[in-house]
Amino acid sequence: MSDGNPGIDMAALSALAEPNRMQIVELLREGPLTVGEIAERLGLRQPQASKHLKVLSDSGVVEVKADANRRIYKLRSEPFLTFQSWVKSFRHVWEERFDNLDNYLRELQSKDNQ
Amino acid sequence: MSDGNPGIDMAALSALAEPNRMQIVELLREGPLTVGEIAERLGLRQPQASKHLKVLSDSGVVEVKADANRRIYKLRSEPFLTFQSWVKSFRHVWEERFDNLDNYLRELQSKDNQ
DNA sequence: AAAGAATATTCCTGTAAAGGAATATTTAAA
DNA sequence: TTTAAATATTCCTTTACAGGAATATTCTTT
Repeated sequence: MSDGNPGIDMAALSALAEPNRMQIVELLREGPLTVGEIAERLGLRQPQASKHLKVLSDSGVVEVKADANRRIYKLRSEPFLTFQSWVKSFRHVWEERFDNLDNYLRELQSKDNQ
Repeated sequence: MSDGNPGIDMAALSALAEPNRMQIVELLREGPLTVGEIAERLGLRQPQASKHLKVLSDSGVVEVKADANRRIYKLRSEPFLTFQSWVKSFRHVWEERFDNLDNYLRELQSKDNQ
């Protein structure tokens, strides 16, 4: 991670970087939904909804639960937690802690979490 | 935002959803860099580096400062702060607060910030 | 068993975007 | 004022991917 390897799930990020899929994610905040419900509420055709959900599923953003005829999709927490810790790690950048050694050492003292 | 409008900067998100640009962002954590330095350290050709930096710049992820012959790029904080508040707002989802009315009302009481 | 619902998949097409190479532009240096 | 360095831009080609339409698949219902 101190190499060029980003501490973030690029698959999940790419999946979210598409308006319809972002809308699906926003919709799923309310709770799990079936494909049909998602398609209807977002004005998508069923095949497109399925395709987008597949991308979200493959990248771990959502998970599926089979219920007979239907597939119930819901958000997974893991990618969001990962994203959160990645974003949080930028706090160091804004706080320009490396201006002098004093600040740097002081920062090492304070805890990083939250 | 309670409509389908995501509380996140999609332009910035899309910009980051490209490996080279993500690497540029990771690199700029260390501090501002010129185009040439970025290109060299990431093994990119100069034109590609410029193009990626333009995308990052247009989407507000980075900002430029002209220094004579060179352009010094550095990260902007705003999009990351936006990301952070967006991703934080998912905490509600994982904590399944809407299971029953009691929890729901209790949640309304507690403060949302942080 | 047949018909219908819900979902996934396939094939096709159009388009956005990334890389390569060349060149334009701006500023410094000689 | 010519040359070189740093960066941006343009043009071209290729590729990834999203949408449309049709169809396959799976399960329920009758």
